[in-house]
Amino acid sequence: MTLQERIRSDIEERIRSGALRPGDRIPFEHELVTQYGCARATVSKALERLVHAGLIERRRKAGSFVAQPKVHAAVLEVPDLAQLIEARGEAYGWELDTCRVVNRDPDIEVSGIPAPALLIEGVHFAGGQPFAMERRLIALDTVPVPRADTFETEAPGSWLLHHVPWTDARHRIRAVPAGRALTQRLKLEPHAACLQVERWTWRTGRAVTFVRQTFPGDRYDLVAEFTPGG
Amino acid sequence: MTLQERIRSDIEERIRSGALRPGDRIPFEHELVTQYGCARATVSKALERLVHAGLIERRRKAGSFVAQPKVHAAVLEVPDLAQLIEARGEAYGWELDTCRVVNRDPDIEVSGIPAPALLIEGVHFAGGQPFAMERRLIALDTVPVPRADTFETEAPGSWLLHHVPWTDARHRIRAVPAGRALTQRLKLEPHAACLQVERWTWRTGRAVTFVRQTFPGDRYDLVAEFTPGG
DNA sequence: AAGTGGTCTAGACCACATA
DNA sequence: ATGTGGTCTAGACCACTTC
Repeated sequence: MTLQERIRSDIEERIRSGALRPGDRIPFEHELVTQYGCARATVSKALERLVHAGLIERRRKAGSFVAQPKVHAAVLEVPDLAQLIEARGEAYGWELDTCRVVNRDPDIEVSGIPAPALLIEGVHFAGGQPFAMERRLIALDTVPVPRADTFETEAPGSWLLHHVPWTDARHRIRAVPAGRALTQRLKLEPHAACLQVERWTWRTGRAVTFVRQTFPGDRYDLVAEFTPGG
Repeated sequence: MTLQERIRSDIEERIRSGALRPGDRIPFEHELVTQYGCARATVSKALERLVHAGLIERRRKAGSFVAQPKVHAAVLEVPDLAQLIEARGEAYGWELDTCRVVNRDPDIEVSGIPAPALLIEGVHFAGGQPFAMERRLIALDTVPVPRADTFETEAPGSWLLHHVPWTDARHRIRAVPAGRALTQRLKLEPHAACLQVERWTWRTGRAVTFVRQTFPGDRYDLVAEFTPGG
């Protein structure tokens, strides 16, 4: 264990145990320098990591303080569907319904994807059962045009991941009742509760793709773990 | 703008523009030292920030490389309900239904909260309309017992936030149909699609609280923004 | 074997917030 | 006005990994 790591873990332990509470001041850098008999840069690096972990805040002239935990942020896992399903030990499948260029589409208006766009619709399968319905728009001015039969066998999400690096993404998650198409395609009761994940993806300010995935409420849930400093 | 900030933004710009693609090697530290005419620590700090941002990876002897973007992680905002609602310009309200000590409860089994626990049920209001239903267990062996009337006026979430710092949390998000209690209390159609957020919170390995919040699907959705490199 | 990034030292100057 | 953290220098040694 390095020295800066020891300093960091010493302080982290005092915070996690409750000996230091939110708002408390931790020792000044020069005090830690004396205490550990090291250079100031070493102390500073240890404290920097605690800042990065969200455990402390530092203020010039005032010192460093234990941060208030922020309950409202969590790391949400939105795994690649194929990976997720195969990790469960089930067979993953993809079935293409629609793949055509569109100039007008209800989602073009709301998604910010410019026309003309490639519209793709299909269903993800887990263990032979329909698992999620997907509707996607791909910006044709930004993405290199795939071969006509690309999405017959490969889900567009994985293809894009390997061909178009993204730089920004935005997610929206909500509950919706199953509409008619969903009811038929996923074999649900009418108006069954579904989890809908919408994702916008950009690359250097240019919209790349918009996707809406809808999961039956009883077949999928999102789990997020969070540790302030984990 | 500091020097390390300039180095960082120069490289970040080359990555975001696509000039440097995932897997590409970025200049060695000593090359950047020559290029910018600065100390190695300055270059190192700039690269460290890019690592922290998830934009690059560094390997001894090999160099530093542009990281593969990871689509599967996003920062999920789960704002404090009172703050969220007031930020919308609506009046926030809390109405307590139940507040009692329980030794047996269906959620005690699944939540990991040890008996005896404080069971709290109530409804959050936005602009006079019911906005979310909440069911919560609080571990009485870990949390200082609140006054009997504490939760008459203050939602337990905000009270806990200010009285019991947490160290770990886990979220689960799914879509559920509205049950009978929900239908009545939130004035919904039967079986309306609802977004259900469950949150477990621990402090130093000890369970603090478990809460299940249920939102009508048409009144709330979660939005998550993510940039690989913040 | 050689060269990389990781860690560390012992200084320095400065901007800034607070007292 | 003072003292803090923020930035920076010009070195050094080391562990690791790939060549």
